[in-house]
Amino acid sequence: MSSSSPTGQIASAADIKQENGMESASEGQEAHQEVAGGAAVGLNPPAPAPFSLEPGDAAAAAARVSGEEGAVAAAAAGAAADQVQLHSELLGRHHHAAAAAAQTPLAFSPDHVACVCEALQQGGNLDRLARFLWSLPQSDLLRGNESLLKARALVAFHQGIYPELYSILESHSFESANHPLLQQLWYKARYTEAERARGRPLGAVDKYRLRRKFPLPRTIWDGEETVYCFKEKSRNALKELYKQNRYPSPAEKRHLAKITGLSLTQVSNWFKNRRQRDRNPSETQSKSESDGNPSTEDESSKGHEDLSPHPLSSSSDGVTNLSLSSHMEPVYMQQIGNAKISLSSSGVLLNGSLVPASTSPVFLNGNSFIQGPSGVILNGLNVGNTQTVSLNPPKMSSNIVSNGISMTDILGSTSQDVKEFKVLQSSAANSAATTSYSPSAPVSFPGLIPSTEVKREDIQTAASQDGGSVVTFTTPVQINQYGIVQIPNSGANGQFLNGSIGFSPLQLPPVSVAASQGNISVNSSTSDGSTFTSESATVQQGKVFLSSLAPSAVVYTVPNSGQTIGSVKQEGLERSLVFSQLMPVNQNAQVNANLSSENISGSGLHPLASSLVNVSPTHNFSLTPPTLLNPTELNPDIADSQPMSAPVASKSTVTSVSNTNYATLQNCSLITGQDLLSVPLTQAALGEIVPTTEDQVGHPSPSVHQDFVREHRLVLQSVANIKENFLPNSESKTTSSLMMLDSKSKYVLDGMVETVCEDLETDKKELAKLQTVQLDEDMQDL
DNA sequence: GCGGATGATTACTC
DNA sequence: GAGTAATCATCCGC
Repeated sequence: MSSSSPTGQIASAADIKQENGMESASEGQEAHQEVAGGAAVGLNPPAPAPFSLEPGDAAAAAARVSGEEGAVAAAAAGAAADQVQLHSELLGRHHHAAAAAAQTPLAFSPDHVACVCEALQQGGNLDRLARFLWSLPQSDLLRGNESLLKARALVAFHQGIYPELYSILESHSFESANHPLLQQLWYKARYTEAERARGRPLGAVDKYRLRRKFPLPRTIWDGEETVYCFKEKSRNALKELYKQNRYPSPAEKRHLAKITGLSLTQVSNWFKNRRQRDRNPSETQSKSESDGNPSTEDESSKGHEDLSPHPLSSSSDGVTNLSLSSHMEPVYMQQIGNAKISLSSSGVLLNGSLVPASTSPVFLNGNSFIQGPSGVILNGLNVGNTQTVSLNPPKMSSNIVSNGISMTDILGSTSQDVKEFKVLQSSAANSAATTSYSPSAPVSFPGLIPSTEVKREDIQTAASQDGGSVVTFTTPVQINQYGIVQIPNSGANGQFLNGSIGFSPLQLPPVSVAASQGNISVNSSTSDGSTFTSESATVQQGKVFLSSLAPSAVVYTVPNSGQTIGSVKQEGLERSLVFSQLMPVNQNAQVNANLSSENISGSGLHPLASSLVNVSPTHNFSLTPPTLLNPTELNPDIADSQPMSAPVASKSTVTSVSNTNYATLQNCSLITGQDLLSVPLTQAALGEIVPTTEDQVGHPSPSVHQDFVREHRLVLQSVANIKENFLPNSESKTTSSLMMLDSKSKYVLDGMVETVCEDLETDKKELAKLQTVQLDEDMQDL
């Protein structure tokens, strides 16, 4: 054996036993193989070599291959007869010319002896082999014959003469082909000796200790070690991926196998065993203490890490209850995997992302938590298992955007390194009024943006509504998991969106859908005309559709409305939320998302769950009357695209919400340079210019505002192909939701990213790595 | 493909 | 030498 380890190459004791068992069966077996010795052949006295047989004897022996026991008895008459029989048998078997052998005197060379030994070994006739060996003359020609030595070793083992066995094995360097057998002999002999000495069978550990105590001699071992345990590097790689995903896809397994040098089976087994260990509480605890990878951490690494800074308790059954301190009844919003999230009205928890009421950031569709006085995070910022991104208020206040200038930057990017990201950050910071990114090169957003390709798809329709105070983009706005839409800090209510923003239907992850079947409805709770009403809330199974009835809001009718929602691809959607098509929220808007207890019954969710998302007035989306953007101003694609079929009849009325078409807030990428929308405030196409947000919500930063007065660039990215984003894509791309942007508002994504990344400076690398892993998963899913 | 059970291997400790 | 835990592999049922 060329690459076997002392332990790895040895067969089990059962193999040895089986081999030994052949000995007992060999007597019967030999009856079928041996040559009958009835015709006693005269064997020449043992001569050094070659041996010779009388032709007639050989011929007779070769011709009389039978299974008669009588032959055995006859052969047992004497060793000489045995030898003759064996020799004749060998002649007849290996020379395939019994007739010729009968005609020609045969001489037994050492090779012939080796053949006899091999034949007897293979036949398991060790007793006969022993006799044969005994009969062999002492000859230098036979000395060093490996087959003969091996046969002698076998006989020694069979007879229990272990010292002789060890001597034989240690005295000659055997060929690799013989190593497995000889190694088995070596260890089996050790085992047998120990068993005899101890008077009891050996256990696996005992045998292991014997193997360690009596290592194989190099004569029967090539010395190549095999490591039972995986290399530390491989283990780390496995652990890293395990933290990301406990159930890697086959592609991921293959990739990991390639990285670690392990086989696919080993990788699969490792994950399987690891999951099994994690499921075992006792083992989990010990393991967690040992390798720093607690089960809770593993649980949180199922792809839906809850990064909420809020109290989080985890029960033994893997159910995580995330509670927010509030006077309101805790509500299980959804179940993500094994995590049941309970939140109070003071926070907004969407799709696993918790938005605390204290700071009121709008955190949508993310698995990361960004806490800050302002900001909207769409689709989450995945910063790892335990990372919490905290937006520093002062930093947020320094955002380039504020003061009533509505602007939206939807970032999307492909995989880029951190350096590029920094450059972009810096660039964005220096160009406050114009948030643009390289049209050709993918926007770099390391750690936040997956490396998956960012598709820029049609911005199909922009419809104006009601005095042109609404900008409607009918294209599905997709922001991927790492996309961020930032609402610049604009005052006390800086977390409010300064303008109307429409999100595609809020879609819960399929995981939660399947787990809870809970519906989330967004109901109006205020009467200021800017609240969400039940009419504007479309409830789908496992989906939350948010819409608004804000006076300044533009609500449009999505074609194909009324169609049922098709199946939702689970993969990749776990952290995705699809927001309602239009969600213009002004400063007084209040969003209440009610979770239908009816639908959550039996889903393991809290039965008392009734309030899901509640944005208190102080946490409202601050939206000024949106400024209409002419679709033609936006993009030729918009103008050419199919117009929205049903503009709102009333600026505060939600006409309908399509059930069929919704966009995932995912994979938003920057629009290339030609896609940048230059939206002067005075541009007629924009329609009525509403008062600045500072007039309405008192956004500060007028200096910044001046920058935006000159020019506003809307960087919009729509991803119409919902299908690729785990949502059913209707026939019409013109459907689905949109981003309704107010020119007075600016959602500076880059600024937010910058701020976030400043806070994450130390975690950037890790973040990028984590995201890269996630990106790989995304790519796999795609 | 997964979970559960179990055996084998290995290392550590007493 | 023995106990124990961690790790890896295998088998089996679903």
